[in-house]
Amino acid sequence: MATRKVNSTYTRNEQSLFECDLSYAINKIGGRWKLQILSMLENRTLRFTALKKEFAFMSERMLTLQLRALEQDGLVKRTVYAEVPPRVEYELTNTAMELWPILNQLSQWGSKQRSSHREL
Amino acid sequence: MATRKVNSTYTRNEQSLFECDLSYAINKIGGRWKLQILSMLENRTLRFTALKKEFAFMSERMLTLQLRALEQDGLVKRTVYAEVPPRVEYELTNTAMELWPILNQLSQWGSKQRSSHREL
DNA sequence: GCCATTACTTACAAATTTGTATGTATCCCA
DNA sequence: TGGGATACATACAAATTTGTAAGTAATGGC
Repeated sequence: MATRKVNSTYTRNEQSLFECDLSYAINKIGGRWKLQILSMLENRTLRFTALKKEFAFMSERMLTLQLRALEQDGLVKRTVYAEVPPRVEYELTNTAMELWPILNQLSQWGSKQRSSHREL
Repeated sequence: MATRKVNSTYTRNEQSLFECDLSYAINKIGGRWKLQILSMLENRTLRFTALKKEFAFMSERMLTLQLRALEQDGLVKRTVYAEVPPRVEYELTNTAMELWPILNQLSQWGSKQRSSHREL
C-alpha cells in the first residue's frame, strides 16, 4: 500500500499476474478493506468523516489508502468541495456497480462453502 | 502464510472480516498464486513435480504453502501414493469447480474494466 | 555403499502491508 | 488571539508474507 521497490523478485512476479484478467480483477477488490468500503458505498454517497465513523475499527490511514486505491482503479469517485473545513465525498462508479451481481454470486458460494466446510 | 500471532490488532480485525461471506470467499481465492494453481488444475490431475515445472517462476515453498491452503479450504484434493519415490497428486474438488462460472464473469469484468481504464 | 528421485520441511532474510501517533492547512467563530 | 472542524500526510514500528538456500527420508539401481 506504500511505494514499492521496482525490481524485487516479488514485484517482477507480480507483473505476470497482471497479464491475467482474473488476477487483475481480484487485485482490484482484494485489498484488506476494499470490499467493506465498496459495500458501504452501495447506493449512497458518503463523505470521509462518515466513512471514518462507520469503520471505527479501521485506521484512518488505511481508510485513506484504500480509498485512494479504489479511486485509482476507477471504482470510486472522489469529489472535493472547495470549502472550509474541507468536504470530500465518495461514491461508486458505474464500473463498481457492475460488480455487484458477480460479487453476490461469490458471496453465495462463500456461504455455501462455509456451512459445508466448518473448520472448527 | 506462516503461523500468526493470535492477538495483534491485525488478526483481531481479520476476525470481523470472516463474518462476511464475500470476504470469506475472496480470502480463499485471493492468495498470491491460488488462482494460477486453480486454473492449472482445471480439468486435470497433476502431481507436485508437474506443477513445479509449470510454475517455474514460483518458489517451491510458495507452491507448497498455497497448495496446503487450498487443500485446507477444500478447494483442492491431495492424494498421496505410498511409493518410493513418493507420488502426490492434486486435483480440484467439486466446490472449486463451482467457482468457474463466477470467476469467468469476474474475468470478463476485469477485461472490460482494463481496456476502458488504461493506466499508462 | 553411493547416487538419484520425489515431495516436501526448515531457517533465515528481504519485501510488503498495516498500525500508531503526531502534524498540517484553511477559515470561521467566540 | 485561540480554538475547532475536516481531510488528509508523514514518520516510524510491528506484523505478515514471500523469497532463498539448504536439508530430509525412503528406496531402487549401479
